[in-house]
Amino acid sequence: MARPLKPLISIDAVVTAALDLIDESGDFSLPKLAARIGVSPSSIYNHVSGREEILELVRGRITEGDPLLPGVPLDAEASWEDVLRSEIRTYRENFARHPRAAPLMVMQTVRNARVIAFYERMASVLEEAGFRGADVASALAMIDSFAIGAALDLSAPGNVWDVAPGADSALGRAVEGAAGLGDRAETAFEFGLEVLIDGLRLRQGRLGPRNGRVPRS
Amino acid sequence: MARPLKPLISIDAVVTAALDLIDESGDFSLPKLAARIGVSPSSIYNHVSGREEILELVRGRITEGDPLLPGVPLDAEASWEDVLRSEIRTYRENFARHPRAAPLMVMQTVRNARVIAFYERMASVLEEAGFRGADVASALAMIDSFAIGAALDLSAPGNVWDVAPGADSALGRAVEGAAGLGDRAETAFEFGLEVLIDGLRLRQGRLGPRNGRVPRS
DNA sequence: ACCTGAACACCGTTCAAGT
DNA sequence: ACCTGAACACCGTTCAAGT
Repeated sequence: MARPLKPLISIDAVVTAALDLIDESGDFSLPKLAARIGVSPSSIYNHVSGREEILELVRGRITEGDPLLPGVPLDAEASWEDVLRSEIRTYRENFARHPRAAPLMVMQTVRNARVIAFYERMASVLEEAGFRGADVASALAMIDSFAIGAALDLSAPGNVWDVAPGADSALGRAVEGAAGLGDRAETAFEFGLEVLIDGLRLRQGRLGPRNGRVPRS
Repeated sequence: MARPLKPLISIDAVVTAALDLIDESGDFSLPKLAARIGVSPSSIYNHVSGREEILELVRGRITEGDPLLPGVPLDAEASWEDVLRSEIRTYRENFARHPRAAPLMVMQTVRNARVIAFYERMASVLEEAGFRGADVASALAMIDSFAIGAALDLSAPGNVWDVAPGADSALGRAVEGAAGLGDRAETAFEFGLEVLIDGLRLRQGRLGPRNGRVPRS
């Protein structure tokens, strides 16, 4: 065929096809991607450096989020707790729309600007709360673990542990207790979010009298 | 060659070789595994069902842990907080010895009995603390995220976020603050562990007057 | 500039054949 | 029972050739 008058591939089409494949099957390969676009695998390299870049672009696409989900309105009156809650919830909601993408993102270092911006907002609000230096980094690492874990949880099979529910064990009772829930992952996420914020607030209390709300730029 | 008088492969040797490869390169393949043992790839299938089972066996090997690291002695006097702390620390220490293994374990459902036992001990201690049913499951999910995140953190590159340290941003200051530390990942882990336990303790306080220490069977 | 097809160096897994 | 070698159906990536 050689070069067509109008390009057959666009980066946008590559990302869309990749995300579609991931949503459908939990994985993607360059041959399958190419087949879906109707093009040969090698031609993709004219638009993108390889599989890794595609994954990073998919991360960007996912975190574009849904503009119709505003979350808590973030005016200057919002407490740092509210901002944190809202940011983390939004992050999870983005992955909730593409649960099977989470495992593929884990192994990859974050380069996407929008995701960096997400962490920047968290860092900034943690500073407002009074945390400094390494504590901010530590809190971010913890939030990161929590958010990634929540995203992975969405792609996990119904039973995370291979235990008979109702078995004579604490784990069995826990599995059983969770089974009655409408959305186990969501319940666990909200529980964890409050524990996380409570724990941070308690630690903030020991930082000095600087706590409370601060106007946001 | 055909069948030798004494088997050339043992499951133990397969797991050892796989873990060695992972420690060295962060990945393993069946051909490389076979080459290291001095055998052909297909012969491995006489001992093991495939790549997935090998990974699960590696998980078991890793969580055998180091018997010389006792952690906090767990007598009946230990509070649930101490038990939790000790369990989670041990879990992380196991992965600290094999940081590059963590990313490979994430995608895989846990079937290893020793790891199930780890969660069972956590579930049981959470019940002692007064948590019930879905709350136990939610707390476990959170601990799981935290532990996995901490393990992944050990295999992460030095700079998790692609930010110039000292840049005029909260994230830049956080990266800089963490850079001065001896062990960034360890500091973040201990910070998170306390936040986690503080948060759980606060929530426990709202469960009723059942809290406090309980004798352990 | 952008696509194709052939090619390379890999994978995991199966299976008949050998002893 | 346990190993080999060939085979199958895949990968990601490169590159000369075409327009």
